[in-house]
Amino acid sequence: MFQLDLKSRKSIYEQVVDHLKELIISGVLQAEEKLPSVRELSKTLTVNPNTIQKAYRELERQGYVYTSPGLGTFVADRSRAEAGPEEIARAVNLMRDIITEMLYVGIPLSKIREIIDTVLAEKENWK
Amino acid sequence: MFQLDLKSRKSIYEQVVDHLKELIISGVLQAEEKLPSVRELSKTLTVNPNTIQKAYRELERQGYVYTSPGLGTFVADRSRAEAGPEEIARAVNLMRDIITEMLYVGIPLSKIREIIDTVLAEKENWK
DNA sequence: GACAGTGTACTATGTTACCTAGTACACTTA
DNA sequence: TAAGTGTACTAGGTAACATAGTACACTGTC
Repeated sequence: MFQLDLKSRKSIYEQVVDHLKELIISGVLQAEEKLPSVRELSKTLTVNPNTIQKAYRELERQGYVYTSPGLGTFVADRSRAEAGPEEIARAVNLMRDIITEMLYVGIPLSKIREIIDTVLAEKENWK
Repeated sequence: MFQLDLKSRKSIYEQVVDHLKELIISGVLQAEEKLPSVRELSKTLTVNPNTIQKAYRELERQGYVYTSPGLGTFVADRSRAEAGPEEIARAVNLMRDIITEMLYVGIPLSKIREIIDTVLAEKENWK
């Protein structure tokens, strides 16, 4: 499914969260699809079941996944999700911080525009 | 100078790094300006000198600051800095990840454009 | 030269998050 | 009943973090 980097500064459960999030967002894992069970994934990655459970709980907290006791953990359907004001605000702040730092690192405003246009174009062709 | 959040999940030295970085980027701390000494800042924030030193070392590693033994730590002058290919690449990936996540969270592409334009306009008026 | 202030290095100790190991329970489906 | 699921515990080891304290080399000023 994916690989862990034991030398990473990131903790294992964080890596699991990030990897699964990426698989979900990219569409590799589709809505309502079942994730590997806690025990199964723990065997695959050779880590403790508790660590996987922690990752799944975090994914559920973030709304990427829902869980049915006795059944398993499934990808949440966010296709009709709408962002609230808080999420918009968070996005604005995040974008501001990143662009500010890009400028400081020495990327000119024109280049930043170029980067953004490229990424947006990717997204547009996708959908 | 700034406040620490002891209840934060972020470690103290990370908070110090982030706060100082923000002060530098925003221009509150100008190029060649002297930062508080390790001992002084540790007293101000009521934390251990070693913790501040760790933060300063990290800031130096990232190029935000330089240090002269016996003199102190100073804000690096990056006004003529130019980003290299690696920094550009990092920026592209970062921007892609963020926009991808925004879309998934339920922010429509049009809204994302709006957000970006707002931020860019701020930056343009600044310089 | 003496002194104060600077960064730096080191040892030692306590705390916390993380990870592992193991066990157990309630639930769902076959 | 049985197997597979999420979940909840306890217990123990490890590493990062933060603190405390001491010491050294460097720079500037008196």
